[in-house]
Amino acid sequence: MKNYTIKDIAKLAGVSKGTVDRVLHNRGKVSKKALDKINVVLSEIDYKPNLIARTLKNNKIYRICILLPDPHLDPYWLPCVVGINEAKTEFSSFNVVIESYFFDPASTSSFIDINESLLKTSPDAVLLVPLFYKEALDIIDNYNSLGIISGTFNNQLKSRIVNSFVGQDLFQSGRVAASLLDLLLNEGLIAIVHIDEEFENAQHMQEKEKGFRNYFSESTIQKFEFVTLNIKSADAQKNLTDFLNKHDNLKGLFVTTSKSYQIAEVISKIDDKDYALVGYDLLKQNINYLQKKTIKFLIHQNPKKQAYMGVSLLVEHLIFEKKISKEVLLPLYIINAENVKDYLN
Amino acid sequence: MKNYTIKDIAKLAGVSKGTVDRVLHNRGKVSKKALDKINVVLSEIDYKPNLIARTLKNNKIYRICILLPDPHLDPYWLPCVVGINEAKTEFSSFNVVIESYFFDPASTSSFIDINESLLKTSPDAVLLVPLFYKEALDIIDNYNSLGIISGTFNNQLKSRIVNSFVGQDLFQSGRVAASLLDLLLNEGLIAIVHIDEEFENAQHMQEKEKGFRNYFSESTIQKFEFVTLNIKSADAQKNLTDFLNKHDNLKGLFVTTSKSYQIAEVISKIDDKDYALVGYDLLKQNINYLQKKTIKFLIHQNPKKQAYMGVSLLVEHLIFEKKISKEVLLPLYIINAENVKDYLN
DNA sequence: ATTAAAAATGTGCTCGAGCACATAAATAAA
DNA sequence: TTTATTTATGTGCTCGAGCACATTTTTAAT
Repeated sequence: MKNYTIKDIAKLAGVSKGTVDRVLHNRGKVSKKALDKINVVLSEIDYKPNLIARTLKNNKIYRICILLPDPHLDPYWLPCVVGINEAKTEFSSFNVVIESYFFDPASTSSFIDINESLLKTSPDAVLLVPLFYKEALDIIDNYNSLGIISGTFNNQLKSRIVNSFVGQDLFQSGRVAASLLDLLLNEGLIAIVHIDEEFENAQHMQEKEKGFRNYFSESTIQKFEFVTLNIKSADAQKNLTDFLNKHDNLKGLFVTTSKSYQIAEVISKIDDKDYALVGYDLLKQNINYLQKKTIKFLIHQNPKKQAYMGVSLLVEHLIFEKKISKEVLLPLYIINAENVKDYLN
Repeated sequence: MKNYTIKDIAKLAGVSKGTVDRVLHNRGKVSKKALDKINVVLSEIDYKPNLIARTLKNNKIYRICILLPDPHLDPYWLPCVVGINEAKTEFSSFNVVIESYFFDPASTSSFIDINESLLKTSPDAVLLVPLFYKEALDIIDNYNSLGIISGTFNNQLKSRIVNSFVGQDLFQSGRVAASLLDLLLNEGLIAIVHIDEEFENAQHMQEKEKGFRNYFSESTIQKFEFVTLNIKSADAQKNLTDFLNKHDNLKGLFVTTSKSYQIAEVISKIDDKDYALVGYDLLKQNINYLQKKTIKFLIHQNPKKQAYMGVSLLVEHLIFEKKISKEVLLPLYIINAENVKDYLN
């Protein structure tokens, strides 16, 4: 019933626990006779070191650093901080220290610089939001060569060098958005709107667009036309107004970022036309327009849970040698005015 | 940096660790003077008992019993056994013993009886598949009053008395199936097929049907008609053949259980007509027909991961007092001939 | 055979919580 | 005041792994 201990093995083999320990960690200084006796016992029983005892003895303080966009610059990341704080509280009982490092989501150099200063503190593990594809791969590659455990969340880099990812299937989320607009509309023009500070490196927007277009490409009847629109937050108002005036047959909009409220702001002022607007994330402003029915659907990416799970995986690996899941995908939550209250905690 | 220990508190308060221990567990025999000194220290610092040390001292062997349908009677449950075995191996290092109890998925009395014999072994926690709604609630109620921790997986009972559930959103999975058939078909009759030994208590089939119908109810144009078909495995062949002959305008079938291969078997023999068949679960027979394109899509319920996660939650609660998640929903995996290989391990 | 060096083996402490038991201090009874 | 009794406080062991150091045994050299 109970697991065998080193002491049990020592007694069975007729040696001391010190000798058993030397065999288990094969660090020599053991006679052939003793080695054989112990190996016989080890082959007969199933010895599993007690990880609780091992961890207690190690008594190491693990430091996990988290590299994520500054929630002051983009409120999408605020729930992540909540999730991180929950993890911080929970895992402090295991002598795990968690430190957050914020970078500017509009600046690749900030991403690189903040990572540099993070690295100087020589953490045991790093959890990061790999917002910038190429740079993130370099950074992770560097972690790997330094022997620092790393994990990612929110943005999926499809590369073998990534050890762990927690997030959603962005492609599939694009398909979900597409199916929703398909429900809402019969025909016409649909705009795929990428609205953010930076978009050259933001691969996730492209992934969502791919899924979105993929959904419709499967349909035999071509009821819809599509157009992609790239705008920066700063001049969203003007750009969008121009666009709306130019395209009279526009029926729906799919916003690939959390900034759909900026679109909602503009179209809510147009009284004679109702657009089907689908976007991402439960920001306060988004929820506001969701309840006013300006935004029809939001896909919830659960950033809080993503961050929490990302930390959990690293902690369990550091402390209990648990194998890290390569990929943990959270459900694609479809939110409308009806069920939004279930997701606000 | 490092967490405070009982010894630290004792030194700070100028007492012995025994006294601190008595205060922390308030089991008396402490003078007001000592109590005050210790309370001052406790209010100034943030003491968090080291859970590793506590667990090591307890040195308890936890027994978790799992009550699930016999995989010999329904192969859907085979992957669960794999997941359970993985959990068994991993958590044996924590002195956790896991025992499986199998019941006949076609017999409520077997469910009740096997649970009785399980209860006689007085486990610390139970993970169960609540296949039969009313009976499962009684059983869980009983666990609660006996102080036995319990969790459920695969079948969601929407009741406050359930502490923990790991599975999928069945309603949503019905919607996913609907969206797939919507893609595949333009109009006509769609059959919702419940095929299993027993269906009176199998609430999950109804939940899937609800989601399925809900999807189409949102559509303004009524392109499809629907009919529900209940058949038992035993006479599936005959029943279905009769049904197909009777309904000439049938275009699609949605099978709410893992038995879609039984439908595929029949319709694959009909050469002059191609039905859109969507079902559940990656059984060998299902995959076979999926690759032959008789089954167009399968929704993967990941029973292996469900079982593993269900056990994980209980273990972490027993060992580290971790709060159990009320609800963990795994993604709705959409599988077709293209991506099925990714899910076979 | 005696001593020196090398190799093998065993002992005992650590980690932090928790509890049994021993000791010390305070109070009550003589 | 002395002794008995209650109450408070401190000490030391446990859990299992892991490692430093002490001790014993074996082998080599004189």
